[in-house]
Amino acid sequence: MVQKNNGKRRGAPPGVPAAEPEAPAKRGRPRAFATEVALARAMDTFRDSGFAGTSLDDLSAAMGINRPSLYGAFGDKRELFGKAYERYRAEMAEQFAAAFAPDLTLRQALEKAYATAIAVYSAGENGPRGCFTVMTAASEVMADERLRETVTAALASTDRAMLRLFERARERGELPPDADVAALAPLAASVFHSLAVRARARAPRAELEALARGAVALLCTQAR
Amino acid sequence: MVQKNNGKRRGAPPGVPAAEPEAPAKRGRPRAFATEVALARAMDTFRDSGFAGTSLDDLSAAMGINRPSLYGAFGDKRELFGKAYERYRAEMAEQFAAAFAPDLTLRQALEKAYATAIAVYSAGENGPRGCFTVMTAASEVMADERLRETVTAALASTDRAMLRLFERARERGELPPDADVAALAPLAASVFHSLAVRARARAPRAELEALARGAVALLCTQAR
DNA sequence: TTATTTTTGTATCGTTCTGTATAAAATAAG
DNA sequence: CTTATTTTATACAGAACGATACAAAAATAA
Repeated sequence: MVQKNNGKRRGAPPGVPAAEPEAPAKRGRPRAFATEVALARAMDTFRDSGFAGTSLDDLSAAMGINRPSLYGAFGDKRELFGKAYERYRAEMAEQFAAAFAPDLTLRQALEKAYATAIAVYSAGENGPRGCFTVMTAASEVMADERLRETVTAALASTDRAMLRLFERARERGELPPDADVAALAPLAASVFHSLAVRARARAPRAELEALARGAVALLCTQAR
Repeated sequence: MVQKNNGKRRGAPPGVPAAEPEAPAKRGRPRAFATEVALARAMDTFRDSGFAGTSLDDLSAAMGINRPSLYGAFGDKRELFGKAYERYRAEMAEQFAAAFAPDLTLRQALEKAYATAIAVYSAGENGPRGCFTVMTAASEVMADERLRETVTAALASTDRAMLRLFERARERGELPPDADVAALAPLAASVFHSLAVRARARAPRAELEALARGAVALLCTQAR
């Protein structure tokens, strides 16, 4: 059944709040949806079903937006996918920021980063979604060169974040001066990839936590 | 353009050898394709484009089999996907067997296993395919419970193989008796997952090899 | 009010998709 | 040779897909 305008108030799709009030009053008819919320819904849908596995009807239903409006606001399917992925990356940057706080020790930072990853990867209404980069975007890179560059950038960004962590620890004397931080960093990043895969496959949380614990222990072998 | 029977000899699809000669002469018209070869083609196609991204036309073209014959031989799309995945697992078991040879040291075994992984994950006519389990099957587990069990089994199998390696090393005295093999094993397995993702994203081979080298070094820290 | 601009909702177009019906072709058995 | 059996090739049915045309609706500007 299709949404009906049976009242005086325009029917907003269930659960989708109306357009952001802070928007400066523009000329024409106002949007009936909040762009950010709708994009988050698209992100979840793509993460669940992948690019090819998600139809525009799925997106339209999940976002509570009719297809023509969807095209007007986000472009075609590929463009929407790209925007959803960018939004995911931005969201992750926020989520992980706490793990990179300068007052944390190497061990604390790694613990927090892995705990965040487990929480993010395990979330999902229909089951754990894993990581957009690892599960969804990386699968699509063979068909989309632009996307591949974004994925490469995302992987490099994680490697770099880990590298900074280890370099900082070495500068602080948490690690010996000869610690091979260039080797440790991508290994630390690898744990994220594995956590994503295992979480998606519904590995028990205890297993994920054990992996994280073991990784921290091993990566901090040289730490004082 | 469609395959034409313009000669007396039945036209086998280009590059696909005729049915296996060792097949016992059965009653009706013989198959024009080798089941194993066709399945390998299906596997490659699914690995390139994923389940939803691969159409039956794609499969039919890649396998050199008309759709009705395809259904007759392999069932519907899901069934074919499952068989292709099982074939991948069997192929991997063969490929990795050498790394688990009993005469290898822990370090040698890990080096060989990671080298094998890099070779497998980097192969592909249209670009590196990564790992079926990590890239393709794990993405699909949300829509297919049966597949999820297979993926879980595949991940557990890798963890177990790594565990056996570390246990063997400890028994042989390569590792100290108090080495935490239960923590080391899933970490060693994690490196495969990361190699798959990075290879798929076309990370330079040197980067993959550096990751493998670093992993071996770290995992063998306690090895004599 | 009236005109202008933008979004919404419906309906649809052409394509592609999965799966199958059907008849010709190819082989073994009788 | 005839019959039974299995596969192949063509063609097609019904549904789902991505994308868009069009008019009503809802807001601002004049």
